[in-house]
Amino acid sequence: MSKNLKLKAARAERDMTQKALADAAGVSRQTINAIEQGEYNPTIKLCLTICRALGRTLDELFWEDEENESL
Amino acid sequence: MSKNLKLKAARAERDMTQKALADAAGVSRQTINAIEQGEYNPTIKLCLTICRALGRTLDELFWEDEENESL
DNA sequence: ATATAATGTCAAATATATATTACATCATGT
DNA sequence: ACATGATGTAATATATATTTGACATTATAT
Repeated sequence: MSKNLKLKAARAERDMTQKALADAAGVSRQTINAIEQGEYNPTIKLCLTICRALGRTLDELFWEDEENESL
Repeated sequence: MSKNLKLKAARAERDMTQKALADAAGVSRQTINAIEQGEYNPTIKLCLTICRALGRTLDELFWEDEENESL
């Protein structure tokens, strides 16, 4: 999986730390970090929660243009 | 979780059976059925694969307007 | 130089997404 | 009435998302 730099950027733009976003989304800091690092593949509900916490849409934060999918 | 009728409708619009979509997405028919029935919470990668198979975006098929999130 | 916050990462445990097999129901066609 | 395809659902098994706790690193500030 590839890194999610759009998420990292959106978080930076809101001046939120990984921990702050994790708290807002109700998950652990490691989960946010792992998503940004592309180490795993969040569920759609978590993506939706993250989008709302950052005021972004799914397409803005999680759409990928082909690249690497393997499930 | 609530049913995903947008997915069901998009599939119907393409005249694809659950099995056909499952094959296109590389998952089991039961997985597609469970997503449509709202029985679980797919990963973002699977959502992206489904979107591409149906020619839709994440926001079109998976955005939810508040309602029920519990993760 | 030292303290502190933020981040990256690892290992072990738990929760849950997904697969597989199987069966019941509903619709459509013959 | 029977066959067949599509769908809904259940049980068990496996893969993997997520948690927890801990430690190392990097940046920033004092």
